[in-house]
Amino acid sequence: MSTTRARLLEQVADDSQRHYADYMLFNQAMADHLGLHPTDLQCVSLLDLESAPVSVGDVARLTGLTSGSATRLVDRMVKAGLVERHPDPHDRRRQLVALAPEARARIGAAWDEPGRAFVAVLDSYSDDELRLIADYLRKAAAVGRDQAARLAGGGQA
Amino acid sequence: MSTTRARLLEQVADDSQRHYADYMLFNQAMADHLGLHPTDLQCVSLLDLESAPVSVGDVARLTGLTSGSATRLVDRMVKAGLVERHPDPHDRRRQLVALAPEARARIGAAWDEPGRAFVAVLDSYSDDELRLIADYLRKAAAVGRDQAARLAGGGQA
DNA sequence: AGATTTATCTGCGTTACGCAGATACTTCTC
DNA sequence: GAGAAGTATCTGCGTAACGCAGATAAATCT
Repeated sequence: MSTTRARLLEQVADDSQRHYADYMLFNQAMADHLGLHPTDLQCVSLLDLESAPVSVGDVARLTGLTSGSATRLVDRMVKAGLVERHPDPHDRRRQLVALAPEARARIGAAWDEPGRAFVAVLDSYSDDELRLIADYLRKAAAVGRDQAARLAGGGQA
Repeated sequence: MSTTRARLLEQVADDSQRHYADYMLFNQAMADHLGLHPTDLQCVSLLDLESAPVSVGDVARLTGLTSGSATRLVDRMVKAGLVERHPDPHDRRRQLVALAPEARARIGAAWDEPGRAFVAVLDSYSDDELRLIADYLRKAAAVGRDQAARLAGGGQA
């Protein structure tokens, strides 16, 4: 591998790290702005992404919290009117968690301007370029997921 | 704008959101693995990125914490042997925070395998493609930074 | 039916965090 | 250069998010 190639790889890795740092900052600012704990906002985001019903245990898995903490997270969010708890008709032990419609609107409104700015960036790329970016995002996400799994339990299992 | 273009933009935005969700999970798993609070790991990452000396106040700005919390964050990290505090020779009010060499090695080792997996993904792209990805990362980071600033103080200033 | 596993919830202790005020130092103004 | 204003860090205090371990209830296995 040539030196310039190595340098390019290093450069992208560095850009990636800075990119994540800025994202974290944005995420905290957004949570503050909405009067939420960062974890709560993360949970909202997760619920927004999932089309299938999500149980409290799923919340725990998706956030990396323990089951007890997930219960309290949902408690908090129900109290704040962000989500609703519904018993699972197929398993009476489980509670399904769903975004409250009113919360979806409220959070959606807060995403309005950041979303516009972000889409403006995306819109500066061609279709092919966007497909490449999407491909990268999916592959990087897969690495994150795999490595998280490895660190969490894969080590000794 | 054609419908397929709109759908493509939506698709990339969705991939981006999932990508961030997976990153958060990885970040927490990594922090747990190192026995650190996620904030501490974030701080390590920030110190790793900055080449210029970083003060406690800088840590507060870069993490989004208040100055008091930043002081405690640095306290914690000094106690854990992650960073060292040195008085700023040019301003005796300030304390400069630097990664402890031993910590850099320890954290670096933990990044070894995830780093390899990540670079493997990057290596599957051509030079031009990598330049495009880097460009995207920088632009997305800029959006995050701008929007964080807007949410934090730009609203009424 | 009884035993085991699984999903959620509940005490309890630890600790990260924000807020507000204190202290030490620098910079500005005259 | 003395006093005022601004800035960097630290400290006391209260709140609350989190993990852990055990309780409870319902599903699944034998």
